[in-house]
Amino acid sequence: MVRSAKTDMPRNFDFVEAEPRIYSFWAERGYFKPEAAPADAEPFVISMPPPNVTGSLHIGHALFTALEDLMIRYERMRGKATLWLPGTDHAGIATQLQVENMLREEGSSREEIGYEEFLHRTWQWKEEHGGEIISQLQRLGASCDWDRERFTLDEGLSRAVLQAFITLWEQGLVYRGPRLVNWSPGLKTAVSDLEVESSEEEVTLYYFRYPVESGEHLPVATTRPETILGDMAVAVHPADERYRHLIGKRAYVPILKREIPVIGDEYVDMDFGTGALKVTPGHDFDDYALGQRHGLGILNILNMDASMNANAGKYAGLDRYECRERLWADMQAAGLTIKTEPYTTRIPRSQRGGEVVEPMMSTQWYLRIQPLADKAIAAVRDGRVKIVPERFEKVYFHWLENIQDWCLSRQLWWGHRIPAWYRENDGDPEGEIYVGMEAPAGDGWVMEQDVLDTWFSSGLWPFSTLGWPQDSADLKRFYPTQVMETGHDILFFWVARMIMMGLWFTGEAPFHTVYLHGLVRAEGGKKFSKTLGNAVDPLTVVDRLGADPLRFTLITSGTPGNDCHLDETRLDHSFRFINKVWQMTAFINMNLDGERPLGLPPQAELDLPARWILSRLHRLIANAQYLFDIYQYGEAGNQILAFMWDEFAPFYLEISKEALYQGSAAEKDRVRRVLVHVQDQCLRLLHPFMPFMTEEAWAYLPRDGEALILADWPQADSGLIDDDVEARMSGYLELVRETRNTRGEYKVDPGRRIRALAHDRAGTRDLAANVHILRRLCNVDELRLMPLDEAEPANSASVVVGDVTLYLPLEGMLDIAAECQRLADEEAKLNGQIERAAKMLANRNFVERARPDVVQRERDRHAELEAAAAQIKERLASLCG
RNA sequence: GGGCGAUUAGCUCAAUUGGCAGAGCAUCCGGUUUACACCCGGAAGGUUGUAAGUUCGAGUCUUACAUCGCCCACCA
Repeated sequence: MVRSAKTDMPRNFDFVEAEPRIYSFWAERGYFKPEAAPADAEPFVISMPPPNVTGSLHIGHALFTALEDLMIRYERMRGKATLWLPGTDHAGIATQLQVENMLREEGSSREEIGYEEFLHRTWQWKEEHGGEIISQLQRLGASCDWDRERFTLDEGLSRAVLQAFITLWEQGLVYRGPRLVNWSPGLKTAVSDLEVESSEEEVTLYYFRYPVESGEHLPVATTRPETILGDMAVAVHPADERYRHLIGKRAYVPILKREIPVIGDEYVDMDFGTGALKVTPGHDFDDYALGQRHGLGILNILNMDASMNANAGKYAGLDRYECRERLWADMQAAGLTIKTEPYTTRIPRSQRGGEVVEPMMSTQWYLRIQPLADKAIAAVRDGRVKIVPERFEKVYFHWLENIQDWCLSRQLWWGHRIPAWYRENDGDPEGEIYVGMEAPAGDGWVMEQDVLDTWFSSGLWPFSTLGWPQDSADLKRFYPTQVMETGHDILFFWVARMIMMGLWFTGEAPFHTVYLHGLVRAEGGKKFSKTLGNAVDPLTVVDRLGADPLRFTLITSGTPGNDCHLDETRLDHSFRFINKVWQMTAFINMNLDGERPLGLPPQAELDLPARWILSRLHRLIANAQYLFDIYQYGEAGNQILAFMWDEFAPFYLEISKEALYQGSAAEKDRVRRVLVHVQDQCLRLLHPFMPFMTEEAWAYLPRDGEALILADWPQADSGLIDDDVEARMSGYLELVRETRNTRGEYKVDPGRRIRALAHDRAGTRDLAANVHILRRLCNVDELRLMPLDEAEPANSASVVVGDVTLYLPLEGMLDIAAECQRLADEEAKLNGQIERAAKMLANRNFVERARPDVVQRERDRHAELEAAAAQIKERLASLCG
């Protein structure tokens, strides 16, 4: 059904008023739900990467929202049953840290208020802050199905998490045991390898003497002297002439005087440091492995908070850094130190807290992950899952092929509590372990305190949110999902784990395509950070310019997988583009004159400019389709902008005024239909990029649906694409440009109408039939065709494009000398180009080996240049002698 | 130590199978042309980091080097 255009279009798009109104309109009509499509429609599903529940919107969220909403809106317009499933993540460590900070400010702590009260306070915090991020996503225009919103700790998802854990346990893939882990002393929890970030820092390297039984000393260096207290051996290379004789002798831990062996191992690098190595299996990953090989024991010298424990003797109770100083001072006094020197090395820090992480022995839950990883490798290898851009597949393989067992347990309070119970047996409090949904029958069972790594629940997200492990209707219809769009920084944390878990639990890859976007950086390539004060707050931008300009800028600023620098001037440019599109719609709207033209007139009735703009439009649609197919949304957006701003608005819209202002009724009708068609198609193409303005503007055109969000995506009509029409028109537009320049050079008042003359040839006859092009674009009122034998007019400037020469009579204004100079310059320029083309065509290799169409294009070009040069030569001869 | 990316106009970035290097911002000149001054018309600005190679032809493919950034890795 064709709907009439709304009238009284406002002068500007008032985004402040319109955005919330349009968003409610969409939401209330249920357009965001997959049920808006016919029941048999093909589904298209994206699981939103769940933001931290207590977080607030930053530029990264804005980027993923813009991209995912674009994909969803595009597929929705293509008739799919689209589901963008939103939700939030409980984000164990991050959230617990925030609540702990809050408690600290109150002068309290989680230990002080206890487990129950802490959880209560955290849920309270979640209720207060959890909604913020959601409403911020909505302000950006996210067309999610909010009725299906999930939270990783809600009931259904928690059950999925426990079920997954129990299944893995039953399959023998989960085990519990003491291992050396990365320990975060401030949070007092284990963290996984991925959660540790190390970067180079300036530290001190301490050189000292290790006393050996024979009265000799072994020189050793360390960056962490306090770990001396946990040494279980001193190691040297078996081939090291200097120290070889000491292997097998006893050495004595400084100050403690504990006896340890000197061992030989080829792991030791003779050329590094002193060539001798202290071995601390309890607090260093390398030393742990070395210790295993030599049957050394493990001595833990740290408490949970990284203070020294009883094994540190007189240093017990000291903080590790204080211990470092005291011990070193004591060793100095004992004459055991050699020297200290500044040293640069990588220091491991917790990704969240930023504190230095200590390798420490502790008993944790692990997932034996190789069987899962093997499936995940195969899925990408055989193409069931594609990663865009492809180069990340290599990174993905490398990680999975070298994967370590996953430490699943965290000593936090906020998270999914591991469904395990212990019962004392033979004095061992963990003598019996039971894993299951409910506590086992019988007395004495104590529930596990630890919670699961946040990323464990995230790994289940694509199917847990759809109802798994129940065989729900949503799971059947919407799983597997289609595209996973997220940042490349969480390829391991999240993407790889979703693929592993999805394949393991559902037998299917959770999505067929992974689209990875880059990080948004500030100008100069710096990371956005609050402390640097260079963070662009997306909400401030939305307040100032609206959501559309932010979205358009983010999408057109980068290419897949590459970090992009957000240039704030582009935001203003996008804003102006949106205004431009609005104004174009307004122009068409005010010229509709109450009618509701829809559908193109028969092609035979179209004039050259109309056929040209339709050809250009449908070429654009074809290009945009290609670019969408290969995920190059930014380039697609830029091409749409270029078409509208550089071709449709300045040329066709201008030319159309000729018919609109003084054409016949039939001419007006034809032009209106073309204008409406082009603008309508452009608004459709732009809708996924800038949903608000386009939805509002669309209502001011005659249209065939109730809302743009559900309108059909444009299809290129190859029958409208016409190379010949485009070539002719672009030649005429070149004449327009030259005429404008010439007028400018002669300072002809822009408002003054002039005439033009041309000899009567095929090209000029065609142009004369389309003189309205010249009239509207360069104020040339009339083109008179002269017989070929008529002399060219005196006192005329001339503009030449190809074989067309226009004479512009400029009575009394023509400066012969200047005109000759102008023509001479033009000739020189042309000769340069001709020479280049001629050279190429003279190259036999080029003519024989280049693709035929490339050669032909060069020939055409050469001919055209030659024609223009001939015309100029003639003109020079007659005017300038 | 491995791997990846980047290097194009003053700045931020494009360039679809190799085929005359393009935008925005900034700069300069000119404009109250009845959709838009949130605008219009023009101009200038590049040996595509360096050096070789493949090719009729290279920003694009190959190799080396340089600078910057990121990821992974057990050197005290």
